[in-house]
Amino acid sequence: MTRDGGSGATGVDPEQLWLSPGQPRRGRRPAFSREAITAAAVALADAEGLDAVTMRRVAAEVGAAVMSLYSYAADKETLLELMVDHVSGELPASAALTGDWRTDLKAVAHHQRDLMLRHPWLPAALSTRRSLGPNTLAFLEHALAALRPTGLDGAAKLEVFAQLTAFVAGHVAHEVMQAAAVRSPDRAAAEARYLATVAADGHHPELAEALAAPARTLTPDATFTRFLNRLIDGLGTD
Amino acid sequence: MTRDGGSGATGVDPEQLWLSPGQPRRGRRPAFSREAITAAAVALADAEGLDAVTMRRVAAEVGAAVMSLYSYAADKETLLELMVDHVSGELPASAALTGDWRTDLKAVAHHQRDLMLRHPWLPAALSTRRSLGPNTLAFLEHALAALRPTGLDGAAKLEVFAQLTAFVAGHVAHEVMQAAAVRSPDRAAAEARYLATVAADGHHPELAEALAAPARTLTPDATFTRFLNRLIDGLGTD
DNA sequence: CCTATTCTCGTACACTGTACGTAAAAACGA
DNA sequence: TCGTTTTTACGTACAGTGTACGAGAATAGG
Repeated sequence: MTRDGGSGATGVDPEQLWLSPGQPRRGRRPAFSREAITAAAVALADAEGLDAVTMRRVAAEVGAAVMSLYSYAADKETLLELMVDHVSGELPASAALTGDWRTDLKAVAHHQRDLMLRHPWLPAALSTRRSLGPNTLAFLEHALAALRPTGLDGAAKLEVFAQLTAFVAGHVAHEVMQAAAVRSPDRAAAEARYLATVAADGHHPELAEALAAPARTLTPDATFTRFLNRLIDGLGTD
Repeated sequence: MTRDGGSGATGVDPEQLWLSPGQPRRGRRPAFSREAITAAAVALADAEGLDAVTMRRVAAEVGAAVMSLYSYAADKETLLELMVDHVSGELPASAALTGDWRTDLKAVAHHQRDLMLRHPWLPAALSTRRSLGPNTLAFLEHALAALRPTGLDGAAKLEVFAQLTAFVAGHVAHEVMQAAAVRSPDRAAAEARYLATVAADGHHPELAEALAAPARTLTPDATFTRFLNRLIDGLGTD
């Protein structure tokens, strides 16, 4: 199983991954580092997409032989989990809280979105995977603190965070696809032609009308903010 | 390129894919069908996950040679798009509408979720891809009709639908991962041990408290419904 | 029959993740 | 100092991937 789109992924043993003993004082000294390898993989994914992250290319980028990577990550799935936690380190895990949980939760979501826009492969990576690494947990800790004023119990708070993350990931995944479509105008034009054809067949009146309307170009940021506000303002109104 | 999690996917030309001329009355008669091939691929994904969908396995399942598949789908990416539209055919595209758009939109979301639970690979597939096939468009038409009473303009309606789909996909992706974790108790136990270790280090007080609380076992259905209601009830309250 | 046209499928190739084994380097016990 | 042990480095090899190419078979029109 090669990772990415598989829906049967079981994940990696977190104890083995994240609770490694400090440093073994024996044996040959490592020539590389988990950090450097992970960073190279992230850079590759940022520049050319997740598919460009192959063991061979990462190794080349880092100046190592392919099999040397396996001293730092048990397999590719592990490397992907390391990548997720690595970029999660960019999240502000210790930002000040206002005390208004809605405001703070919105900030959390905005930080997640910014991260995902900086690393467009992240939504796809998260759709099959999740990290329990230190950076991820630090940000989770921050989010739980933001939720403290709600008085929700633990399970509910975890639920809200998971839900919010899923919402943001889903949103950004769509956002990224649209941005990609804009970047290749030929494809976009072909798509528009196709949709016009479909709309003209008479069986899709609503679609025809929706497409006929002048394209309101609302910025993605505004769209995200609007939906986020609706979701969060609705919370706690049981 | 294996196209599973790639974020650089450009998509397939919809005109070429979905607007094929009826039937060419010349040449050798097809031994298989796009339908049968797609159905076999879907069955494979349902049973063993997206990674099990390889051209060779699909061909074997359908009784064809590998390269014969390429007469029906230009490449694997196309086959995946066909799969997405194929299962979208299970969505009730012509169900009656109540006229209350909130109620109708909730029903739309519930149908989407049911579909994704039946085909757990769907959220991951949608995170990099989208279909413009007939079944997908038929359901979009239905959703737009449900949104008619809102008085929103076309672009806004499309936006709401995309947003809702993203929300559902994100939710189900998480839901499926948790379900998979439950199915393998060893992994779950290891994870719990690991989290307990982290919580015991003193740097994650909120996490420690959240984990210490008795695990309220709310059904996934109830959780989904709750969040969905919050999102939809918040719509249209600008 | 001839000639297009369309489909079938065997072969081949570049590329993937990674199992296995050997060699090198470092630290420890003698 | 010299094994011994432990850890990392990496070459080779292999099964499996998507798919380009081309040769053959089957159908239809002239």
